[in-house]
Amino acid sequence: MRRDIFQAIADPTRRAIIAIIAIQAMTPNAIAEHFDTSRQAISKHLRILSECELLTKKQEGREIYYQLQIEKMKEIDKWLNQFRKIWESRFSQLDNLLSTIKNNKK
Amino acid sequence: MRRDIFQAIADPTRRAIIAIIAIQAMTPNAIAEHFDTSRQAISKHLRILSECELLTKKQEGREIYYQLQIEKMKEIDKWLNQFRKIWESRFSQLDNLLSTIKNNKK
DNA sequence: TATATTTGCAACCAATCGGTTTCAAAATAA
DNA sequence: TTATTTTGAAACCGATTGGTTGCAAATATA
Repeated sequence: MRRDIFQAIADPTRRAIIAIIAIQAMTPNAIAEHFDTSRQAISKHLRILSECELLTKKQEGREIYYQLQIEKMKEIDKWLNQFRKIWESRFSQLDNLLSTIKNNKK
Repeated sequence: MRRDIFQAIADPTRRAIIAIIAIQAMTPNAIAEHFDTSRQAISKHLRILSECELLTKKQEGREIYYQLQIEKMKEIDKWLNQFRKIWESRFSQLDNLLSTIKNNKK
């Protein structure tokens, strides 16, 4: 069961959950109220998000508060870094085009 | 067929293709040489990446060069911005924990 | 012309995904 | 104690995914 952060954020519902939890820790029931789907479906999403360590649980009585591990989000940022270098150095699509033609001619 | 950039980068092979193309535009055959899967499978990935405008084609004779639209990658960066604000303001997990408890008490 | 190369598309397949309903466990309230 | 609330897990389902093989179109080469 390969489960990484990129697969986790692929689903729009999960991205919405992340955005909601980012502001404040919440219980599954409270989260589910924001969506049209069932509580169980949200619970499944929470499980997936937890599995790749984007969320942590905090039990309080019979309620469980899910909290976003914002640090984990930096992994995406880290992956983007390799491209950030490029989009900062390429100032126009024309530059990009010309360099490609040059490379092809080799 | 909902196809967005987040779904596009969910697959590890597609992320690898993006990284390869980022350096230099390439033909499907040249790209496929980097992987164990068939050329057709890579072709399918290229189609998906093209559909969400991450790649553009440039025909040269019977060869087709695929080029990364690095601008499109900024969309991920843009989405990350909402969380960047948070991880820059939260200096420790302790701060995070305390604010959550405070909110729950309300 | 005939042949080889490069590519995309269609059909098919097993595995996974996101959803549902049902049920059980644990904590709280009456 | 006996409900009620909150939650997760299991079983199931249709749709989608990522892969395969086979084929056809277009370009380049002999």
